[in-house]
Amino acid sequence: MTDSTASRAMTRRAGIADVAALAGVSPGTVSKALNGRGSLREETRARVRAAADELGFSPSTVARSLLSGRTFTVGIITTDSYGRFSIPVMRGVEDSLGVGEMDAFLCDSRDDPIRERHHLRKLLDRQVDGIIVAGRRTDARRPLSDDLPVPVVYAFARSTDPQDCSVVSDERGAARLAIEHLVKTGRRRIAHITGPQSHASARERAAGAAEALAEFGLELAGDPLFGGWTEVWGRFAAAQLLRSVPDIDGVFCGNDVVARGVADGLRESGLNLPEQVGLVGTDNWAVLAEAARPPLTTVDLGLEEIGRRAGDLLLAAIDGNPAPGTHVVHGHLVVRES
Amino acid sequence: MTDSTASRAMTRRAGIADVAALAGVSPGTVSKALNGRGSLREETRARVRAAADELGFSPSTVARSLLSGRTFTVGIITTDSYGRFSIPVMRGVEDSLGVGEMDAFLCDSRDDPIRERHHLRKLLDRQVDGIIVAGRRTDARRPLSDDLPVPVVYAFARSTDPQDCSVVSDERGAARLAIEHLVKTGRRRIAHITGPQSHASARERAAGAAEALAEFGLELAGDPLFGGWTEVWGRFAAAQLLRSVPDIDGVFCGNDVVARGVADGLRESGLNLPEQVGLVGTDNWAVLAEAARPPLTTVDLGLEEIGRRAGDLLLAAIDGNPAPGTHVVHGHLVVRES
DNA sequence: GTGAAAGCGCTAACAT
DNA sequence: ATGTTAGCGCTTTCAC
Repeated sequence: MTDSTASRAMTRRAGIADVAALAGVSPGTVSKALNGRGSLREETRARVRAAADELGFSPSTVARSLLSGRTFTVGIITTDSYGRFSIPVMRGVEDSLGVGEMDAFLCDSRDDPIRERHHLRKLLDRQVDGIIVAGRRTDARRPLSDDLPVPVVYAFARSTDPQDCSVVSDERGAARLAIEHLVKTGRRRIAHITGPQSHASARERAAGAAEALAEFGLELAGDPLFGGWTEVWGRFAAAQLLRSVPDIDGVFCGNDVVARGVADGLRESGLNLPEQVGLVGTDNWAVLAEAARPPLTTVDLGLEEIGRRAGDLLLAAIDGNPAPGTHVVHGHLVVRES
Repeated sequence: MTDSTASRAMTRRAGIADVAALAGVSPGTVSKALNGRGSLREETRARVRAAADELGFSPSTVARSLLSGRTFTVGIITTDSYGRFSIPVMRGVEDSLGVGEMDAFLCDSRDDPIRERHHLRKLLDRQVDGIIVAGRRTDARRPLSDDLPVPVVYAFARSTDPQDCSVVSDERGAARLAIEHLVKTGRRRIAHITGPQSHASARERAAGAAEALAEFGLELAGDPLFGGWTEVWGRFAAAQLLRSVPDIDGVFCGNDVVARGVADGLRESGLNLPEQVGLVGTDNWAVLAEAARPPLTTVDLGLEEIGRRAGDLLLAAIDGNPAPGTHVVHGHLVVRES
């Protein structure tokens, strides 16, 4: 009650000087008391703390930054507009940074180099302590700039410069997980349907699938079918596949969208899943995978983990312990019913 | 060439003092020259600009903030982890803020009040100029706090306090657009399948649909079917609907996920879409709507526009022109083939 | 037209 | 144990 009238007029943020005045000490003493530095009588500390509490004081991050040269802030540049992939990555980054009491500036470059330079400039003007670049495709991208005053970590889309610090998913390992699952559930005639050959992820997963099959003494049933990352392509490809390789009993798909199309395509051609054909997707896009018929078994690439690792590596680099090079995060299989 | 060796050693950001030294003027003059203030000889301005360019100087935002009390920074608090809804909203916000040269801090409260308070505190310590709260549901939420030193705008999820500035979608209008489309394409027996009754959006859209139908002298075919926001529910509800109201020729769905399930359910019961039954969804979630069979006609709620409006309103409020109250953004119909 | 000086809010070094 | 001072990088008076 007593302060409801007072707080209604809350105009100015309390500064350290206000606390000093209220506690009857000097600003320097307040600083020491609140930061646990110097040597002060416990009674003084308590008095200062009380005064600070009463005024709702907390120190200005801006002033601190000016003094320390650090802002406890990092920039996240996403190349796409926070899509399917950058979002979990960002959540992971935030997770990691939150622990270090850092905040993140969000910048969306929309795949436009001009915009990217603009954001980079703004971030440097703001003296961010570091930068994370989150891509939406696994294809390597050219580095931000070769001479930056702060550390940079590339997440999901690696930098073309192997010296840069990048965190990527284990594409071939993901394919291996899928193939292993199919083989272990008794499939022998396994086909691969995926996205555009121009995408590194499509090429890598196809190569990984072939490798893994070879280790089981098997080979892919027919050539990998490259197309688009769409359900329409998946349905179309499923029909085509049944024409060219009618005796398949397993399909590994380059992503869940395609897998879902394939599931519908196969089912509507009269095949029972998973009895007659086993199906594994990639991405673990939950809404999609759960609604598929049957619910889709798929490889989770560990995007959040990529984000967390990227955040951790950035924090380490900021603290003077850079870990250059490419760091690989392994995914895991999410078994549903397909 | 000459500077490639120099830049390799780029250690310290150039400060205004460096520029001043190089241009042979005082710091004050540099400031004036670069900001177009004061009265200086054009020759001096040019010399300063040249020096600044050469050193790659740009002023420290931190120092400026300390002086001006403004940070040209806003906080975005999303209650969910940047999901389907907050993402387009955020993109809109960024669009709007970018114009004003503001940057955004991203905070994810994960629907946890504790975490929210924590983020709020951090944002205030950083002296953000304003805050946007982006929700993932249209249900009204309690305000952040009643006595904040900076303006707040609620996006998508309005504040329970009508005095607060909120930007929301026109839920009833969205339903009206859907119904109008169905009626205009000749449907007369129109049913409604939607999400949980506990969600304001489900209730509002159902009410809007009834209203709009009434204006055409029609009424809903059967009661609205409330369930979950899932495809499984959509499929189930479609079958149920055909049992209770076999002669329907149109269905409006509370969102695209449900609509997609309904499309599959109806098609698999032997109905042709859109010939026998017209279908309209809500949300315009492109991946989903485009892959539906047939591609789904749906209402776009204008989420990006909500974000932009929220950004604009926040900027205005920061400039001293607050516009309290609830601002409504109207959606539009995206006609595909259903 | 330009320079010198003060100050934004804080902390670290040095006095007392 | 506490107070005083200087200074982080910039802008803004106010002298000159």
